[in-house]
Amino acid sequence: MREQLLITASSILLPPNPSPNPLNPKSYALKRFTLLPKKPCPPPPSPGPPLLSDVSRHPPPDLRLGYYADLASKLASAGRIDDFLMIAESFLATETDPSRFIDFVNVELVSAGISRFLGDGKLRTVVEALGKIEEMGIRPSSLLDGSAKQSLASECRKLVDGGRIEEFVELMESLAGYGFSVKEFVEPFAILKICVKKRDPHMAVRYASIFPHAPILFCSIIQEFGKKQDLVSALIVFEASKWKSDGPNMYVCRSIIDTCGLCGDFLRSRCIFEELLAQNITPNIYVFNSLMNVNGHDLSYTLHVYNHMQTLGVAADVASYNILLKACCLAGRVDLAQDIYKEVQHVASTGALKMDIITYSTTIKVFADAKMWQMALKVKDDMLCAGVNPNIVTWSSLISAFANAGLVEQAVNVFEEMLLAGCEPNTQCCNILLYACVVACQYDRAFRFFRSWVKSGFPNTRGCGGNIYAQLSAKNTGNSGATCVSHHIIDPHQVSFSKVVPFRPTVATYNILMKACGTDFWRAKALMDEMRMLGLYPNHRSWSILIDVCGKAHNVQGAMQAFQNMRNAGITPDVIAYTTAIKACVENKSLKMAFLLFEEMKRYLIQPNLVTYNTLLRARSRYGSLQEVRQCLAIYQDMRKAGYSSNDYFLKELLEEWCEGVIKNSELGPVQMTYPSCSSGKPKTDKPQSLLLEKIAVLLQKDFVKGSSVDLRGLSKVEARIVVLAVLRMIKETYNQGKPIEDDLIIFTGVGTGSGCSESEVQGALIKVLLR
DNA sequence: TTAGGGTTAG
Repeated sequence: MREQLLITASSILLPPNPSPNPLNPKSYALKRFTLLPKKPCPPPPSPGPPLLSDVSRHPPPDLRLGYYADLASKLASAGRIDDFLMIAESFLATETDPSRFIDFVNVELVSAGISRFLGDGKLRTVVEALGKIEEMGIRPSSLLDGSAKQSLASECRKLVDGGRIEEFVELMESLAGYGFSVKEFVEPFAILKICVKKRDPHMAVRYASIFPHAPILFCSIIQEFGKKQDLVSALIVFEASKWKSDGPNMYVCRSIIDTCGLCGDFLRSRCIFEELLAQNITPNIYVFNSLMNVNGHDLSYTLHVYNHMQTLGVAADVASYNILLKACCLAGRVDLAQDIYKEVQHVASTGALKMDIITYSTTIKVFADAKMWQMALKVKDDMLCAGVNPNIVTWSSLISAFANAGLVEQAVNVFEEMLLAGCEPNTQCCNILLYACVVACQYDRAFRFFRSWVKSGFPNTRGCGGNIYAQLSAKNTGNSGATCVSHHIIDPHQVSFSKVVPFRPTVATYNILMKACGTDFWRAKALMDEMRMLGLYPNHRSWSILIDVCGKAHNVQGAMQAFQNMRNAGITPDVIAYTTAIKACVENKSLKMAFLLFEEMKRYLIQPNLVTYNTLLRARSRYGSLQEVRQCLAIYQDMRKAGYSSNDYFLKELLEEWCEGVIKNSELGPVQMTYPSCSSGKPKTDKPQSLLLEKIAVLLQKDFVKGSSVDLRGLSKVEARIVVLAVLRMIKETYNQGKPIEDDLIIFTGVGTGSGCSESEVQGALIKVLLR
């Protein structure tokens, strides 16, 4: 066979017509004519089929094509791909329709040859040959049968296994262009994951672009980068995706917005949204929902987006409302959440949407957080009426409604009701119940629950008809009036249990238990050790709680040691750990240490927050020296600079006490301070930005020097009096330190805006003070 | 293709 195929190029290029050929053209011609049902011969010019002898003498084009194709096929099967290509090329130079060549080629033979090449590891040669075939206008993929395609795919996979992703992608680009279905070679998602793992967004885009459903793949890549917190790469994919299509794809936009949220860059999500609007593109509901969701912590922005959506005529769906409810929940806006809940109930009544379990659960959480457990129960009834069964999240929110209100018994009842309803508890849910015990200071009860759960787990009611709600809901179906299921009617005897669901505590569980240690430092420490034994690592919260336990036990040393151990354990103290440590110091009169911690956190660029400032400002219930006043005023000013508003009333009271000290001229006894709540007890002179405090802060921060002046403009007579007293006390303190002051003090008394006093009134008040 | 629950400082 092989000898028969030894044909020189020149002999191949000689036209076969009309000379005989070495491969028995007669039998070949007969074979080809009978084997070509798809390409019927041109209709015979005369009635009756042509005679075989006529065909041999004047072979029609198909016959010549068949001859060459068959010859080429046999050469290919013998591993002579170059010869195959040469024949194909020489013939096709005269053929007007190259694609017809395929119809005559013996794909089985060609495939056998190609498989042999692939088996010898000559992948490149095969791909180059396929490239040449493509250049001739022949679709390369149609030359390979299933088996050859599998061999090709297997060779390509070897590149992936060898980590040669770039070569693989390049190959896939070529093969896709040659008509191969490359997604069958290797699962596309697997390749994309490798690109993401290598942090190569460009390669991922290049590979995804091969496929007609590229936008979906772009979404996957963006999401995968998001999971790795790699927003930069995700944005590269997003930008590249824009160039691959006519305009931004809504799927891709939604993905990048979600990813911005996942990576904590919500401002970027807003920019992407603005870009869409700038291009006059109306985002779809998914884009709007994702944008609102990512910015859910900023209620005003979320509402702005919601309004914008309505302006553009994009109808809100149930997810939109759920997100709005979540935003209200985060902002603690029960009032607004109630309005939205009513609105969504109304829309649902028109049939435009159906409230789902998330709508109900989120609303229950809003009420739970606000300790409005009655309202939470009302929503639970609403959901049962609507035929929606509570799930573990709903039950958890209900339990937390009672937990936050300090109602342990009710929390336990709901927990048991949940078990009876056939809902399997998870650790988060159990943690809420433990937390309920802690809020109500039932510490022993928390430990009893914990030990019993660890020992026995929970009964599994799945698959044994335990879900009472499902049963009742099914019974209610078809009733004309709504039959609501109250939370009291469960009969425990209806339910049978089987098997056991184990309880697996988490770090959060132990943290709650540590809180349940009250002031027992050693117990809390033992729990930390127990955590480690279970392979759980104490986190920021664990350490902060331990510090707090020490603080409450009046053990400042222990608190400082715990603070240090936190660092030693590799956990950098955050603002909460610092604030807790500061609190431990403040409550135990270690003020110097408290202020040192404050200085330290600022040195480490940990921004104090409102709680930190308030903890520090309340460190003193009276001020002793000028230095102490200065320290507090500095914190006050720092706080204002950071954008926090302070409890001016409290600070003012302390300052006034201090200032009055100059008149009383005696050591002040302990001052009994009352802490006014936000809603009551505010003096009339209180202004949003206290001019008085600002003036005193500025005055007291610098030493009294020649030419010092006091500007009382804008202050009431009471305030002006305090300022003057402050200056006098400062002078007194300075004098007591042995520094006599002989310079004059200039006082400006012009009445500014908003003081409500005349200049003479202020002056009168001052003279009274100064003459004392 | 979205969206929901737990523990820390006041």
